[in-house]
Amino acid sequence: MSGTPERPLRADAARNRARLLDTATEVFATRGIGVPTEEIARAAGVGVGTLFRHFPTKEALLEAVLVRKLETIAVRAAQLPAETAPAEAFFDCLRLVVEQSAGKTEFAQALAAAGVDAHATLREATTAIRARLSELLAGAQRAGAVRPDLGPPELIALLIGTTTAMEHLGDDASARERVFAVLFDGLRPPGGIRA
Amino acid sequence: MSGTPERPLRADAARNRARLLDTATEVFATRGIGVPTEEIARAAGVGVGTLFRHFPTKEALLEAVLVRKLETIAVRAAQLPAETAPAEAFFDCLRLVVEQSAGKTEFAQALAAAGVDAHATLREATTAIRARLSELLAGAQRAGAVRPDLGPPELIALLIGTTTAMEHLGDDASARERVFAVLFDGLRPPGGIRA
DNA sequence: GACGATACGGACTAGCCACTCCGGTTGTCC
DNA sequence: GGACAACCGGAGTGGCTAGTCCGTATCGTC
Repeated sequence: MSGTPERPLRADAARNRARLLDTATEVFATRGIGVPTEEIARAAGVGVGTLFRHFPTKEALLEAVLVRKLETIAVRAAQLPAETAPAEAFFDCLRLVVEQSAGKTEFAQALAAAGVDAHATLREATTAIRARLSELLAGAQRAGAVRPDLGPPELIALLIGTTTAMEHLGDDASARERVFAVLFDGLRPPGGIRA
Repeated sequence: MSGTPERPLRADAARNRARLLDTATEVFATRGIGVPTEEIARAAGVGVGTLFRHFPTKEALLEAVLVRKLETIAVRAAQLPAETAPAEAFFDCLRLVVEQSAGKTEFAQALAAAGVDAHATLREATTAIRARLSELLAGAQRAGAVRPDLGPPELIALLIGTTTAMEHLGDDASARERVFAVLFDGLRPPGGIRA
């Protein structure tokens, strides 16, 4: 709804807007949400005026960055082949969400805010992911690969938690893998199934 | 080191300091770390001047609050009977840490900061907990109750993550329990042992 | 290539917040 | 109970940052 009824942007405006989004994504991830807007503008090679024309509020900028991130995740999640291998698709999706969410510092916290609810736009962006996750969860449960007592809310909380956990392990790939192992094993039915 | 070489505080000063600490603990937990210092002072019934005399910096106040929280956890953790029931003590300790850490909003994030390192004082406060956790972990692993490939760093990351996860479930006790179940089951040796 | 519309830049404003300073108050000790 | 130090309160200061405004530059079109 309310797709793009506005007149198309002028070439330079569109360019600046895009550059602003890209720069903000990187700067937020690198230096945290607290960076002054002016710094983002400078990094993008524009003035603050331009920044605020495209994003009337710092919050709006943050929102735009997040929405784009979430949309990327949603698209990738939608491509996972759920029918042929439900369990695999499910676990792959978890990996995808966790790995994409972990930018740097408190970007995960921003995701967390989205998890709670945030503004309408954000909610819209997350529902696609939520829906996909619920779908994959149900499939994996039907296939007996995931404990049946778990619902989407717990799953999402676990994902947010795992994302946070990952941020404290830095680049240690094997440690990250062990954390994934704990999560995945914990998700399987308690009795234990044959691999 | 550098225990309490200072002259004892005057009665009213000690009272105010204590009240400040208590109030700050609650206010930070309730409204987040961003609350203006003045608000904390008012809630404690003192002026800002008094606050800054006792804690020269907002950061120092935060630190003091955290240290006290951590010390409480450490004391409680030290009381768990590790020898008689290694596995139980271990899992009880995890519960304790997660439940105590979850204040309200981003207090967990502050804990996270402590996890990364923060200042010397904080590090000192966390080492007791870390040591205890490592000890209990090793015991539980010897008893075959926990997967042997897991080290303290991963465990701590998992705890921080679980704390974050819990904050997104609010008061839903059964959901929280399911999250604990996922964590605990995931921590057990992959092969599966007899309960 | 010229003209109107659109967009840009960045000095400027307003508000917020950590922290200071000092005249006044309260505890402590003889 | 008096005198001195320790402590208190809160108006004030400085610095930082989100957001505005308008003269100037650039784009698109005829």
